[in-house]
Amino acid sequence: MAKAQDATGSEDLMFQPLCAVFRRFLKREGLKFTPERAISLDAVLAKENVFEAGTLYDEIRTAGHHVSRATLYRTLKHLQDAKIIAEVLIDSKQAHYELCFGKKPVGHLVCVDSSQVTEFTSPQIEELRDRICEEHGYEPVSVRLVVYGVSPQARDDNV
Amino acid sequence: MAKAQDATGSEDLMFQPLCAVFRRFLKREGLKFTPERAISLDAVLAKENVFEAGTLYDEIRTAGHHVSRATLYRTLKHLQDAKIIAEVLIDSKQAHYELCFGKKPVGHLVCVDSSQVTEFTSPQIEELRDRICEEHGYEPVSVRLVVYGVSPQARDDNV
DNA sequence: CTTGCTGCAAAAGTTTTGCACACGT
DNA sequence: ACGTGTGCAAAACTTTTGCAGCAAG
Repeated sequence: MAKAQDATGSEDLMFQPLCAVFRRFLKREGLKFTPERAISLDAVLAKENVFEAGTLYDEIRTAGHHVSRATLYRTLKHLQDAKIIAEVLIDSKQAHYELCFGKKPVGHLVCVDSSQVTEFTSPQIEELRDRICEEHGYEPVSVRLVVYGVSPQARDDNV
Repeated sequence: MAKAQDATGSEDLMFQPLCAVFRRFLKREGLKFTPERAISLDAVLAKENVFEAGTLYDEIRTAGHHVSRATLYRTLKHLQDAKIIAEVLIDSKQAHYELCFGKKPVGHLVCVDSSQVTEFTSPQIEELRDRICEEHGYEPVSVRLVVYGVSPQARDDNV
């Protein structure tokens, strides 16, 4: 269990393939791999679903680490550039993100009652992206699909 | 041309079917049709594309009318409830809206370079919404589809 | 040692809210 | 009259930025 406790801020992070991806990205861009960036990436990797910057900040603090809000926001931007996370458009008030590395584009099903977000996949998402872009002469970059509905569970609660 | 210049704030507004829709909605909800709401609706009806609250505010002021920001935001909320406008998820910083009354759900094609927004329709949008909801036992409410790409025009500019 | 990075505090921008007064219905 | 609506100014929030000192490559 005695792993080198180094500047990464986490004993397990170094074994995450995504950590290497991020380090390569940073090097390629002439940027630096700092303890704060390691802590931030670690917190992101712990998320299984959509998350917000504020939540991530709180979780980092709760875990006993310290990364300032400013640094966290700056790191989230780099993680987007590195294509490790992507923005998810849930609402217009606040940014939501999720891990996207190596994944095909996914859609999100949001319960209008409980705000619970469920991810789903469908080949039609990419088809639609490419077809629409082709029809308009655009070069495809990305897609966001969000479906809103009432979950069975929320409907039961409101009887 | 001598139309009654009344509390609606616009001579033409009363002839807009959507004005009647809004008035009926307000009455049904026990709310009031005020000059400020008339001016706001009028400004919304003049928009042909996606718009933001801030732009709308400026346009109302430029047109020589006065509606406070607070009232405009409150009215936009009612217009959403009345299903006259709908939020469009372009980015997570600021709300974007568009007229939606009597329209099927549409998608939006956004140029990542110029931020220009083009609307498109596709029967697949509704199909997808209903299929996904059915698969998860959800009751469908709405959908948002945003495709990002580089417009031919933006590509030319960046050569 | 050179560049970039961090934290802090302040700024910026959008949206919301409390309150006193005004106004549709 | 009653219950809403309005404006204003302040508050609430998320995100960004300037700057002085600090650290990774």
